[in-house]
Amino acid sequence: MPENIDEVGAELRRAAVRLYSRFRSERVEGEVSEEALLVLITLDKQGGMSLSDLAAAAKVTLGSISQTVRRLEQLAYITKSRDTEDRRKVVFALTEQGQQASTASRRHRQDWLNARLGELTAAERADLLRIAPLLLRIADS
Amino acid sequence: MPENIDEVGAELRRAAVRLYSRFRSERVEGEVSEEALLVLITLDKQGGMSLSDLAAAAKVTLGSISQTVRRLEQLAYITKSRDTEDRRKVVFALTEQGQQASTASRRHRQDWLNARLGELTAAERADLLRIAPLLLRIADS
DNA sequence: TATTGTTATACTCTATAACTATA
DNA sequence: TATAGTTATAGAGTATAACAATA
Repeated sequence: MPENIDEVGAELRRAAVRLYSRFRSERVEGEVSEEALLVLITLDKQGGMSLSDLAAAAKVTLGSISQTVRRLEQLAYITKSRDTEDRRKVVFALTEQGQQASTASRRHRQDWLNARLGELTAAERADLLRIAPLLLRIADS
Repeated sequence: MPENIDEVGAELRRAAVRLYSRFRSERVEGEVSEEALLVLITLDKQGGMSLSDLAAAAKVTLGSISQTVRRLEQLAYITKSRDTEDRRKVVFALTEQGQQASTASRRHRQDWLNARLGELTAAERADLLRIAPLLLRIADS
């Protein structure tokens, strides 16, 4: 039975808020935000996505993602072109600079997090890896 | 050994960002933000805190928390008074309205999350409860 | 008409820096 | 001088709503 379900929820909420806040604060001058980085990573894995594709992947509105990509475009981290078949659509691609920025940001942030994770036991790390998909499932439900 | 430590980190980061985003989006008209709610909950558990206390509890700067409490004060959810011993300090307390708003917000958000958690197995919930402190430890390290 | 994007507006979070008041 | 707090400024994320372009 959902014995302590309220407790689980409260702990989870607190953990997510704090963790997000902490991740964000690890960002240094010149690095893009968490959300923008996820866009770069998404485009790295699968180029040629439209604005709608990116909005769906990030689970935000079109208006929201539109501003995020505008900033990334101003930084010359991504390029925007028109879809030749359906000219209402735009197609985004990662630039060489965007690629580099993405890699550098990821490395820097992983360095910090890896140090934290390294302080855990192997069992705890295994727990985390097992739980992460669960968290994503909840977030995307 | 940190075999898949990068993977753990990447998954964790993605989960935290998504989860935070999802929690935030569950907020409805008239409810305070996640961050403001944490302030209300903090004051509920331990009244009479100063601005510095609240900033430390939330792990944000004084300037940042100052604006959060200003909004909460405008909503009449908290009251601010001067410390009688050290008049540089302020003391915050939850009002009856703040108490109610906090309870209502928590209940509403828990309803949503509980529904999600209810879909998990008891073992998965136990995992989450065990892992949450780990996440907080990482966030606060 | 329906779909794809863009832009304007508004609100929140956050940090830093300059400033006030009190110790 | 040092400490507690406030406020101004700036940048980012988000949503909604009004708008433009294309299908």
